[in-house]
Amino acid sequence: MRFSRMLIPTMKEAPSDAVLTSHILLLRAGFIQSSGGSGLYNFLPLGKITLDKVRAIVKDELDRAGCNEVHLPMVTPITLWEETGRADKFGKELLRFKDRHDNDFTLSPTNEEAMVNLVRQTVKSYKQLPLNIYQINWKFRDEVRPRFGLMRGREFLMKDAYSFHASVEDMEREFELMEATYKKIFTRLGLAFRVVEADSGAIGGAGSKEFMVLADSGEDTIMVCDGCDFGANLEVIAEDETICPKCGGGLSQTKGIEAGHIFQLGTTYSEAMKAEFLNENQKLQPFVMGTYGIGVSRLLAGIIEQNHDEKGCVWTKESAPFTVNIIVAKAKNEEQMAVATKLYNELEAKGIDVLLDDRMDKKTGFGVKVKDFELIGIPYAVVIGNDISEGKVEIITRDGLLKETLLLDGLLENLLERLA
RNA sequence: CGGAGUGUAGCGCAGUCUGGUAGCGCACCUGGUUUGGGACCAGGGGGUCGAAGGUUCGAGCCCUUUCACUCCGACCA
Repeated sequence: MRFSRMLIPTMKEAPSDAVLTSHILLLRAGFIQSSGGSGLYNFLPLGKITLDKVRAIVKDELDRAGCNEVHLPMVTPITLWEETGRADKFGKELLRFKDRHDNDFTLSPTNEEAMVNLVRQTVKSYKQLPLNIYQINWKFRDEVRPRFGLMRGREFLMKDAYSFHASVEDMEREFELMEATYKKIFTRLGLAFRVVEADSGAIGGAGSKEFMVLADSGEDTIMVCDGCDFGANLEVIAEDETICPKCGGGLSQTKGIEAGHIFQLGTTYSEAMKAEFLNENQKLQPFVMGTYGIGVSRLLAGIIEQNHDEKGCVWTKESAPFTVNIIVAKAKNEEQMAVATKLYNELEAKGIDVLLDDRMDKKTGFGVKVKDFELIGIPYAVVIGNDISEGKVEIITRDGLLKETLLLDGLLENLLERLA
């Protein structure tokens, strides 16, 4: 993409009401903007690209694990929620409204009921099990107090998966598979995280684990072991506990952002909604379920909370909206522009996502382009400037802002090697 | 929902105490000079001062009501 053709409204100053680093940087770098209501945000081109990248990684790993992507309406009839009693339990977080026939509906904050409904009218035999179906779409929760930008918005992109099994053992197997799958997803995103034992909360069910992105600004306090990978939510382990129950190592407190949560659900919902199948013994039996969520839009905030410096965002390799930012120092210089365009085309041909900063309006000098690069946080910049006459370009690695001068000769190969 | 605060141009703010026809910086538009770290000069466009009502000859400013947003707390698949 050419910078000059994209809507990227970077700002020197952020709105004064943004306090969290990720919120400030995502606004300043032009990824998102307020849409006017509390907890509601417009995703601008850079934000949309980044969101799609994270979403694609989530989808890729789930599909590899055998999950099926579906799409359910974001509007569900309240009657579905009344079947499980959650119409009352959820209370005001459910945004309710009526259609023209005066029937009650809600914007879905989660979809256990809708998924169980889908399965109960489709799956009749144990031979169709196990089954894991998921969707990645927008959820709405009328939060008591939306805050911190994408961290706790009212409308947010969430992946919600639901698995259906003939036995508790098989559900537990799937639970472990999802834990492993989540670890792959978070690792690919380049995040430092902990899997912690957690309370099951309003969803209900037996066991649950939270995936916490480690960040000082996290809203959750967790206990982690210095010696192994054990971690636990404060609700689950006593705060004054100092010895790791798993390895005997020392426990310490830290902060985390809840970005994923997996539950062993059991038959709570299937029983309430009479979702049953015929088992091997020709007996009707409620589905044994698991449910698994990932806050996709929240992950964007989490990635920035964990990866930024005083200059701006530092996107990780797989989350970055672009991999390379070609800065044409003086875009009116024909030689510079020609070299930049050639490199741009070559990288694109190799499947690399490149942003060509070709802006040539007189207000957008070299300094502005570098500042924007630093603010936006694309992993690498290739600066094509005066040194081009000597056959040299500069490469800046965003993480650490390391600058290197390279020969134009062999540049493409050099870059491809770094990006591999 | 309790406590605190803020609403004036796209963003950041001043002006409110002490009422007199709205201002600064950034951004934006035009022209020129610049050109490797958010450059400079000149000119220009943009605001029913969150909304409603009241006091007054006159309200951004005073009074009443209301709405929105933010922060702390409680809450949170």
